[in-house]
Amino acid sequence: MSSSVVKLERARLSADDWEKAALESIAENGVAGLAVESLARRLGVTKGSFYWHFANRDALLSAALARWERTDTHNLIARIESLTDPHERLRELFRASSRDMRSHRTYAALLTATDHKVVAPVLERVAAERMGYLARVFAQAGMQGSDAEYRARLAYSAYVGFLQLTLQLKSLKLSNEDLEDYVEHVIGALVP
Amino acid sequence: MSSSVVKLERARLSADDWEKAALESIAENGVAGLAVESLARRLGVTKGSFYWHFANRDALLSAALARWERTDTHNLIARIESLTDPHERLRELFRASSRDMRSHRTYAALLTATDHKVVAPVLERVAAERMGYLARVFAQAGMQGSDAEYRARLAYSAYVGFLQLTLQLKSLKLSNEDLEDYVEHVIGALVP
DNA sequence: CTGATTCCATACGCAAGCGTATTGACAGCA
DNA sequence: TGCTGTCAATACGCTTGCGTATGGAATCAG
Repeated sequence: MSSSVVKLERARLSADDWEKAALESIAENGVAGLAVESLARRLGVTKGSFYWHFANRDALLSAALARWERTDTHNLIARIESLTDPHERLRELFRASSRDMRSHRTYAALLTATDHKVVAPVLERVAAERMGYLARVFAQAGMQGSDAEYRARLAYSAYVGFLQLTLQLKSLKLSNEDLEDYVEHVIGALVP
Repeated sequence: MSSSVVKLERARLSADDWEKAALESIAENGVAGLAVESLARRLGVTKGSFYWHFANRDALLSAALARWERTDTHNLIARIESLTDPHERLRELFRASSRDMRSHRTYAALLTATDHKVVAPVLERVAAERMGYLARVFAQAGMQGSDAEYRARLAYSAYVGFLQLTLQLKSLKLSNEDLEDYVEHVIGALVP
């Protein structure tokens, strides 16, 4: 808590600054913990500033989620587009998902707000997109018909569940070596 | 919403009644949505009753979670203890988890509150217990050493993630036939 | 220099929820 | 019949957090 009262000495803020701060806050405190007054303190201003840039709290949330959807998804997929062999692509996908746990924090936080009416559509789009992509790669790797889609759903479910168990319930975390071994096990089980 | 203002015509309530109602409320509105005043309305009484039975909101939450932990876990495991062949036991475990989605609602709701300090320990215990049980069955089915544990974690992650995707994000739901096919696919992928 | 625009501070109002205090109703028992 | 314990209603205070109103300071145009 407390921590980053960085108080950037920029006299004036932009909507962008608020959105970025909102995403950080979500990663730390979840969606429900996103409060305009605490965000304002964190940015070294007061509410008065906020309500100039945004109509209300939901507007900020929407903007922050839009930003997240725009950036985060593309990062993930673009990183492995260089690989040509679909089997290799799948393996790298799994391995990449186990590194950089820091960058998965936001997603894990969003997953604990699936009931929120602003968050849910974003999560649905992102999940559908990613599962669709996975299914295509599985198909390229030789899986037939609906098997590719089922395998994509299974892999993505495993990813989502793993985020929940690992990032949110700290007593279930794996050590670093165990994590690598685990990922290799998953690859063995799910990559054809 | 609204719905069950059943107004049971029992003049007086017990702590048990409050706990059961709390679990229903959690399944419908999540942990954050559990409010004593709305619960009281639902039960046809006022707050005055509640604070006679419980010290505060957290006490109710703890009691409700304890009740859930007591009943729900045992239901699941006891149901398949009759099967002797470990492979068959695994298959039935997966199939049972896909039926009775109604009874998984509460768990899915709790999973969206992993950050709550009262909920987290319960979820950690339950997850550890279930993964431990799974690992033992996988070992009985012939998996060696840490493979059984990794496979248990994978299977349980897939279960948790599936609950999230299916129960919370309604656009990602599967039809009934697809669900059965999906479960068979999972069995093929994860059961040795 | 002056006015308009942009950004922020201050001070409110208001609703939701928790928790407390006090009193009342009803049952069982003596 | 009265006493006592159990459960509930009413009324209140308190905190948190959202949103609004209004005015002030900074910056830019001309």
